Amino acid sequence: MKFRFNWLIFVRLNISQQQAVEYISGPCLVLAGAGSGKTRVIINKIAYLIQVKGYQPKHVVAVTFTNKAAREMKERIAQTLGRKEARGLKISTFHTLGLDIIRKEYKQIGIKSNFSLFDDNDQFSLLKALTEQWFDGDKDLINQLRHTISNWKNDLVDATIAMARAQTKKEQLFAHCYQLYEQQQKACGILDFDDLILLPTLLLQSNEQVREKWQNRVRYLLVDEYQDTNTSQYELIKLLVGYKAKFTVVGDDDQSIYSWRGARPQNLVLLNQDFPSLNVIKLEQNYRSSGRILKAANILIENNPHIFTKTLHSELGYGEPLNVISANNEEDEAEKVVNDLIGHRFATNSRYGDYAILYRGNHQSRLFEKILMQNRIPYKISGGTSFFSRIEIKDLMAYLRLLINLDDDNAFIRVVNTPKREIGPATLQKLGQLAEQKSLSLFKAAFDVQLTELLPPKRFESLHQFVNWFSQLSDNAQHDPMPVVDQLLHGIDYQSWLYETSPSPAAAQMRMKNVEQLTSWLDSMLKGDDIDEPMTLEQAVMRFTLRDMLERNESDEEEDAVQLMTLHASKGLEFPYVYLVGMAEGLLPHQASIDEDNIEEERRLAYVGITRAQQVLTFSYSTERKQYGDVSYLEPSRFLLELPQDDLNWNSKKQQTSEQRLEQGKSRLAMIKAQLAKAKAEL
DNA sequence: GGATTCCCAATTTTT
DNA sequence: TTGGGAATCC
Repeated sequence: MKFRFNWLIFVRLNISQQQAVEYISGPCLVLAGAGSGKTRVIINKIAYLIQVKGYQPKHVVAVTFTNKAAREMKERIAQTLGRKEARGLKISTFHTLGLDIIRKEYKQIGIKSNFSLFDDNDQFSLLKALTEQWFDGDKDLINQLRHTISNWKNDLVDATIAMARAQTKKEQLFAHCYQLYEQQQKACGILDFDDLILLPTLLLQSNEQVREKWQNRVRYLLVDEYQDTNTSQYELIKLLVGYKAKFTVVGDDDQSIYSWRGARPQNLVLLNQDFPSLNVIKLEQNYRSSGRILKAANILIENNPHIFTKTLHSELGYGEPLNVISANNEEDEAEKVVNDLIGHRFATNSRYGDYAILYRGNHQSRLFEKILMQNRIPYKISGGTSFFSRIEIKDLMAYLRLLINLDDDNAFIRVVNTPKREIGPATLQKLGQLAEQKSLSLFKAAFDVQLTELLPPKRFESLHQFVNWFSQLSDNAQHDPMPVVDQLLHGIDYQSWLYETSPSPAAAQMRMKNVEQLTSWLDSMLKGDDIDEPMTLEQAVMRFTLRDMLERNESDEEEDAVQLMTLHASKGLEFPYVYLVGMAEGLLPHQASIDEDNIEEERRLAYVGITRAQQVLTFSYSTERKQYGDVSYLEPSRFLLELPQDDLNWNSKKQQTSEQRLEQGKSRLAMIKAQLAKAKAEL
């Protein structure tokens, strides 16, 4: 029986993949080149640990960076092992793992159980309020401060240490703000994303008993995208695995493109130093791209210094040359690319969904969208305003957060006068004064006897009506939350409020639909499903903040549409036909990176883009660029010049033979006819 | 619902 | 300088 299963899992693994799966006696680093089947290795290793080596699922933990990756992995392992066998297995993001530890150990950490989780926007508005007197709402400064605090937290530096280390006036002020922020966090029971890693790390560092408990729980740890870990995440990994060091990390230093967010690819070196017995296994066979594409990628990335060298090879055939489309201006570039796409699609009878257009910055999508729209080509753009930045979702989230934690002042402020309850700035200011004076949260201060002296009877009455009603709701939410959420929405008559405040009835309807989406997610998360256990309201709301919910809209995944996205967003994906646009000095590499002499990460970005392509890769650039109103001239990207020129087909248009041109003309004619027919049909 | 005006960004944003 | 989004007005 065991033998049979063994055979089943390994049938599709190559030798290095198999080595990576079977090596479980000590620390293991899998250097997984692009498209080398790293997810397959992780899935198979988990199956191997459980099925062959007798690990209990609850003792195996796998961490990823994104919810999407975690979800996919859960799904695939459930398919491999069966839902029942996979039960108890912990596959989550770093942040969700941290959140789980905090929820179980909140007493040891010294925080209350019903803390609120702040996302970036909440953090921003809190910092804005705290720094009003110095920064006067200056967005730039507040964001600088936010990044500084985030970096401090990621480097395990608390406010006291930051203060002690501060040299310049500005550093001192920032450290002081950090102190204020910490105080506010404690007073209101607020955690931010960085705390989800920081707090467990500090706890495990300082508390031996808890550390042993978790080391006993996590008997085998797998980490995906290891090159993206920051200092505190690496520290957490070390604390969880302990001296036994039973772990596998999978990563690729050539695909490290998040150093600007605190990722430390140097953690690969540290791993080598911290675990001398580290077993390094390289996955160098690529199952994705043609030989030419891979050769180009290898040659490009060789210009970067390397800790571990690896060379990808492919058995998929040499493939077509790489094309370079040059254009006079950006509009011309978009047109040429879209024309090329249309022609290629007709020639090869491909789906729109087989094409991706990748670019450095979001703003570059605009022209491509315009041209695609003009040609009536369906496209899908990833990114854009997220669901959670919509007002109605923010409102509802604030209500839900306040329901869990009445001391969440940010949520209170958002909610207290939405919809209008005659509780204006003057009332809030008085309430705020009292709260500060007595070190109470706003909600608690609303019950303070002194408030009657401060507020005119009418205002006091409106405020009291609200807090009384809401604390009743909050009590009821402890037992059976879902009816309370319905009561809440009806109680505030949110639907009417939406119709009053929306620019149009259609917009109000849209907003109401979003609200329903959120409540239906909430409902299903409270109930649980065949993969996830039922959650409490607290858990569910925090998962929302972590953007981790059960996706129920599979419908739009099936759409046949050209994919537009940034190079960053493309990591981990693959497409038969890829256009890498804006290949010009100043765009890729970006000017800021040129100025900061940080070309290597830009090169990795180009490398990520190139290795997304399976069959055909086309670059494009324009020599002219409009910026801040005037025109500047651009050189083709240095990365194009670094590529093997023999495999590059510059300006494919000009080198076309007349026959090819005739062919293309014919297909374009056919296309126009088809479009005409389609337009007629639509009419 | 549509028109107008004002303000902001112009590099990437896993949680 | 430009263009888009939000806010504001009719």
